[in-house]
Amino acid sequence: MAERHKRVRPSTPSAARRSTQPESEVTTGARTVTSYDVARLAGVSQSAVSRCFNPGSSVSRKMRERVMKAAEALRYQPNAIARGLITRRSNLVAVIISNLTNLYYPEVLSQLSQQLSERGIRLLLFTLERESGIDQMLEQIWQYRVDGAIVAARLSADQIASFRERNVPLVLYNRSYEDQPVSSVCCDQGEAARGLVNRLHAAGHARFGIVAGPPDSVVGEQRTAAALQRLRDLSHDEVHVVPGNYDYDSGVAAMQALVTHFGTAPDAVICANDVMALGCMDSARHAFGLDVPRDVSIAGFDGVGPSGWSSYRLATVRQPVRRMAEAAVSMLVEHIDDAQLPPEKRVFSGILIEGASARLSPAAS
Amino acid sequence: MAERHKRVRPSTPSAARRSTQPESEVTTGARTVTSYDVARLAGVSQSAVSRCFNPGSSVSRKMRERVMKAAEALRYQPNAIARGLITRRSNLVAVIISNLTNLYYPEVLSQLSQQLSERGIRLLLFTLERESGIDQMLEQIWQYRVDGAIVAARLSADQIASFRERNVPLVLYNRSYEDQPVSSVCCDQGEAARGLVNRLHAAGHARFGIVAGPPDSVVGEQRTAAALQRLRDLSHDEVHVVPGNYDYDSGVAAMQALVTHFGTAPDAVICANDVMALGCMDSARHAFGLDVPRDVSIAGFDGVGPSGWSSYRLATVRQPVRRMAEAAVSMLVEHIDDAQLPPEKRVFSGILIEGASARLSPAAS
DNA sequence: CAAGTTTTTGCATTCGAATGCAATCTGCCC
DNA sequence: GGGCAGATTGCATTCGAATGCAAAAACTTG
Repeated sequence: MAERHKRVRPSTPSAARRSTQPESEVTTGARTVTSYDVARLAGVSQSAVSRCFNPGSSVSRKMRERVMKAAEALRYQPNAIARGLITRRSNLVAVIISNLTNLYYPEVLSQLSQQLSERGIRLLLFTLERESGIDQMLEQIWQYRVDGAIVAARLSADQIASFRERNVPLVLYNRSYEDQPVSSVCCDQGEAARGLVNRLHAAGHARFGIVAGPPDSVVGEQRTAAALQRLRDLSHDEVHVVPGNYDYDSGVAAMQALVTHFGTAPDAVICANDVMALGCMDSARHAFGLDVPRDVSIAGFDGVGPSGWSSYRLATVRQPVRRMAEAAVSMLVEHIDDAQLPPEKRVFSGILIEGASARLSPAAS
Repeated sequence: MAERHKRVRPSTPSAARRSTQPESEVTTGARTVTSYDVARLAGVSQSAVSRCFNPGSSVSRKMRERVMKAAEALRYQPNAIARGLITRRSNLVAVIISNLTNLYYPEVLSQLSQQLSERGIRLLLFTLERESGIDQMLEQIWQYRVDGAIVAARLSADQIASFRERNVPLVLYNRSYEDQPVSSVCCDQGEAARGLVNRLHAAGHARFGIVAGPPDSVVGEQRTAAALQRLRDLSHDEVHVVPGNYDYDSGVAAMQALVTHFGTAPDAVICANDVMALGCMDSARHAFGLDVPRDVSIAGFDGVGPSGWSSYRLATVRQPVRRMAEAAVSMLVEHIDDAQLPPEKRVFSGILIEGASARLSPAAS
């Protein structure tokens, strides 16, 4: 009766092979070592091996030593795939990032990677060239049964809903949908933009240029909208918005467009990100011979590396990337550990870096 | 007799639960849908479902339609974990990158990600802050039974050997060990460096500064060594090497050190990467009031984005990142498909971007 | 040292999909 | 309609580790 399942491992083909081959333990080119192999060598059961590799299981010190010795001899590493199947925990987290050429995202990714790794979680990376590929990407994500996801890309309401339906914890990075019950970590773009405008206003700028981000960038939209609104509230009417797509060249082009529009240099240019601001600056200086910030003040957002270089010293609003990444990861982990937790939105304030590319205070005179 | 294994799915707890609950197919908060669920709904066997999701299996059109309809109704996605267990193919490739703050690596990563994704392979990302963590990282890699790995970080001979022992195909990116039988994709650093030196030499520079990369960077070492050797071959004796660590500030410091050493500006500075070159340039201009390239020629390596910005227009050797990534991925895939293939090293030439930061041709007069 | 605890250990089963083999079905030809 | 080849389907088993349960071993205690 108890014989019913006695088809166990010892009769496995590989086991057979192994036993015919005279004791060549570090077998060359053979299939991988399993917990059964370790168990056999240590003369214990497979469950014992499993327990030795799982903290919190009760194992005597003698047992642990024997098993560990055998495991080392065989160079055994537990198979995370098999483990994931039975525990229903893959220990994988998907990270979706819209585009890595953005100069800002590599830093985010780097922080996320560190934070996840410290918690023993693996990172499955998805990058997005065209926004179109998201649905396919999501299918992959479902297939890998990731424990959660951190997304720094635009998701539709349906897409967000699909995470909920499938019980995959989700944390949005730098995008938030007020009407959606979804966790997110953001930097308050509106606050930052308004603060910047206030300073520029107080310093006496009149003609404002705004360089927008690409139309599908939520963050960019928030930045320009807030700046625009604040300018309006301050009764500025000389404001011109030009499009941009976050890259250097679009910043260069934007400066060109602004000069054309105003017939002269604008007093201040607010760019939806740093890289465009740097493009503006270079264009102002080299194409138009303007002095920054005497002739024109230029400001950006993000606080990426080059904005601090001495050629630029850009006025910008730095995002506390490290803390944001930390928050994203710890929120995600909490939601993985307790699926019942309600969504949570965390908002950080940006840090204004004054730099030297904008007049931010009223002239001394 | 054939009853022996009749413990099949229908008696599973979840199945029981499901059948007691009146037909609420899109069950809320339930466990995930499996191929058995689809099979039951479609009134076919689990194997049939499996075959429908595996190209190349023989399935009648009627069957496929029924199954697909059921699968869609249940929002079924095959479990890649379970599939990986039985097929011994995880469809995962590990990518190890030393540090993402380097400005060059994000581009590499982005390309790798795209290339892998096009081939339906998932990317497990490992980033490295300290070089020390590699062994731990490797353990994780073994555990996840990745199908292969692409590594842009320094590996010891032992570490490389461990890939071979475990039959995990490996492709090194931009590092190669001549004495090791390991696949790699590189950009010929020596050739590039020598070419650069030749041009600078021909243009009549005498006092040379070389800014080295961090001691553990193979690429940096190759660049500086080749440049140095070539200068020696050309009988230059006014050559000074200063240390650097690839970041902007170290470039700034290097310029300072060179000026101190020569008592005046060097004629030409060759930096082991672009970012340091940009630091040098800014330092030369802003700290020493030098004109680049009239007073000093500056050159770098990599061809990262900012090197092309109009403030810099750096003379640099661009690596064909896209093609290199493509090569790395296709080599890896070949080795995954045929484990017997011998290692292969592919070397690309860099492309000299003349820019405007160095005098690369003899003066016209 | 017996009886009662507590810890260790092993057994059998499970996770979800893939696959060799055998059974069944189809279509075709005579 | 019979017979046969080829296509389709289902059955049973497998991948490798985790775990509830019961048996065994190791301690306590009186």
